[in-house]
Amino acid sequence: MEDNAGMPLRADDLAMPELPAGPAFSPLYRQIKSLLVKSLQGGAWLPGQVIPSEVELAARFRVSQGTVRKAIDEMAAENLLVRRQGKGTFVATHAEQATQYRFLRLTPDDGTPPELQRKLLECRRMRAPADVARLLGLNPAESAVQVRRLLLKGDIPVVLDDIWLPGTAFKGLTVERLQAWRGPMYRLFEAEFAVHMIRAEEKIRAVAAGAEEAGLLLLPVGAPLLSVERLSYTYGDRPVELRRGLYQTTAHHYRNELI
Amino acid sequence: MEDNAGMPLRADDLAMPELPAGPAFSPLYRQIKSLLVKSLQGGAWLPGQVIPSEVELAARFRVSQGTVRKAIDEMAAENLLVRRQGKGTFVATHAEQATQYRFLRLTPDDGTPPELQRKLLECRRMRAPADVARLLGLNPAESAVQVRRLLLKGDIPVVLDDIWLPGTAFKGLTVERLQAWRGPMYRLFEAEFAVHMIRAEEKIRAVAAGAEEAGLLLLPVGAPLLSVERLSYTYGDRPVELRRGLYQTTAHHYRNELI
DNA sequence: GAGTGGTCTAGACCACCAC
DNA sequence: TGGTGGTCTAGACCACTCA
Repeated sequence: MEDNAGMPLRADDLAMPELPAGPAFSPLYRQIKSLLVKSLQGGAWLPGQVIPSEVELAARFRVSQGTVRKAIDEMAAENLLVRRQGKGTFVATHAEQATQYRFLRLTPDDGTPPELQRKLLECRRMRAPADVARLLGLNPAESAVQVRRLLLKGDIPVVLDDIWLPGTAFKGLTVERLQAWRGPMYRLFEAEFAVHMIRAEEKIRAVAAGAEEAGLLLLPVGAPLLSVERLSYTYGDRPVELRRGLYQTTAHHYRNELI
Repeated sequence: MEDNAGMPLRADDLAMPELPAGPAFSPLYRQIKSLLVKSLQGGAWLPGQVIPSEVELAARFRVSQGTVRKAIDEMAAENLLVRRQGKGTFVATHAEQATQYRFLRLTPDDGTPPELQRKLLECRRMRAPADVARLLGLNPAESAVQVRRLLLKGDIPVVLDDIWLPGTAFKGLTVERLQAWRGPMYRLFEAEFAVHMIRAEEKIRAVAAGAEEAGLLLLPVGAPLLSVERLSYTYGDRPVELRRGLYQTTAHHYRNELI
């Protein structure tokens, strides 16, 4: 095959018109990556499923296996795909996370594994408050689902979460559905609402417990709490969940790795 | 050249004795990576300097350029090296961080760039306290340097840091040297003590300000503060700094990206 | 044994930089 | 103009999985 480094995908098939200025050059493997991401976004392959093999994709896109490989490499590095030698490449899922909670960075101070119980407090639909609407990119007056829940270690409440979701995308979400669900909440979102969280941004503060929070977390008013505001994104950098958590950090801590 | 995939480096030169059980197979590019890391660790190339080109390294190790490339790719992903097209590959440094503080995740709530002033409060040598010694892997009774400082935004104290360093590695560190230094502290460590921080682990909690901290941060006793314990590592996963910070988070927050 | 991802090579050309 | 990293190809063989 001729060397077509730097040419747009299938440049030898497509007519190449005048470049309008700022050709936005991108290497073949990135173009392929972006096609693959679009396929994921469109639901061509669902979380947990195998995608076609590297050789097949190479044939389909008419490039060498190495080029497909580099596209998949990047997607694996971003946790969009998971490679398994001898078996294939799979769409990442929140189902089999060994950690159970991929995005929850709260860890017991002793080494013991987390093991938290969930206690659903509330689940209701309402007009999205202004700040929530802004962060989720909703129209004002658009509906939202609010979920409030506790995470407990034994009998001790450790986390109080307020979760906000766009009402349109999460039409069938009810208290019953949430109560009945066993497994990570993000797995429920994947399975029932075709929403797959791929990354999140968190803003962390120290705050003093207010009356309501203190009551729910069984703490004195004014006790220091970790406030964690998480905005989660799905394919295409679209924010789809706002989560405001209050973490009790006397026997737990938020761990982070700086690289 | 023959295909030597999966064989230890220079297997065609070295006699290959009986494998003792658990041959600990590692691909060529990883062996090369580990040799390169050893070179960095040994100070063969200093932070900011160019390392030899890919072709030269390939010739030196008698492998193909692609194999060297893959080793360097991984090291670049870990922020050990920085590639610059057309110029070469450079040893990463804390000197030119656009962000000034590569490991400081505290950000103003409005978008404004951080711009913090430093105020050195203390710098003394002493026997390392037991917990510090344990975390830094020091012998009991070994000496340590303690640095205490404030970071201020204008006149408002925002961060109170207590920094612990192994006394042996930081022999010449004095108040005067710290006072005189302009630029990131980690750059000083690189330049004067040949200690390059490559990664860090943080444990974050919410705490109530004690009397001393409250005084230094100009806050009421009991005010909620973010407690950030950072353990920083140099080449070979050797911990070389313990930093206990208290962050004031009324106008700032700790930002984090989950992937 | 067939199929998958993983490693390695050799060689081509492109994009960028400095002299 | 020559050197550096960046992209792409083609083809070989290895390691792993499963029928």
